[in-house]
Amino acid sequence: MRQVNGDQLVGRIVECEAYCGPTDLASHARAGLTRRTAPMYGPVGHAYVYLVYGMHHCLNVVARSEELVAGAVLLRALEPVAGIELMRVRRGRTNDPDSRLCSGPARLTQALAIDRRLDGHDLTAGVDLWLSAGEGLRQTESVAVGPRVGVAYAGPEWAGRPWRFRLDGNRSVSR
DNA sequence: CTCTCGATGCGCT
DNA sequence: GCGCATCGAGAGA
Repeated sequence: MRQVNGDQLVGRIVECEAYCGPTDLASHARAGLTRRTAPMYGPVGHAYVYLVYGMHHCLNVVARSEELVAGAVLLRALEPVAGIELMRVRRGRTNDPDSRLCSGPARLTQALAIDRRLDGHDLTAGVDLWLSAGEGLRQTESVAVGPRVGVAYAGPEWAGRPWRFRLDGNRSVSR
């Protein structure tokens, strides 16, 4: 859920990827605890927002298991639920179907007006940007699992990990 | 200080 | 299917 200028933009998470700490060579956390990666080493449930390719923002939720010192989940796609026309305006693509407005990590941040000002933001506080429990899987839905996208540089061992999760067949997942 | 290169998306071919 | 935009983090000197 995103609140900007009194408007509420709502999306349902339909695709994400896990990044598992310093030993995961595909994770920014491999650089150790730095100014940039600090959120991943901080409190769970906070945001880690970074800039890729000099122009796109990506939103992560800080998360980790007991044995991990750092970690995050990259939000890769949302199914637009409310504030859809505002998302379309934010995207500047008036002809895109609803299902394409948030179908990519940088698309969803653009649609929801998310940038690095929200880096470190507490996603559990219910202010500006937050997570809320949905209704889970619907009757006919199932989760498809596969390797993460765009991390070949990490080498086959890490790029091959099946740490990408998406709703099978959902039209709002990334291409 | 300088160099390299990316957790991507778009527009054109 | 391919090239490119655009900038800062991190690494090396």
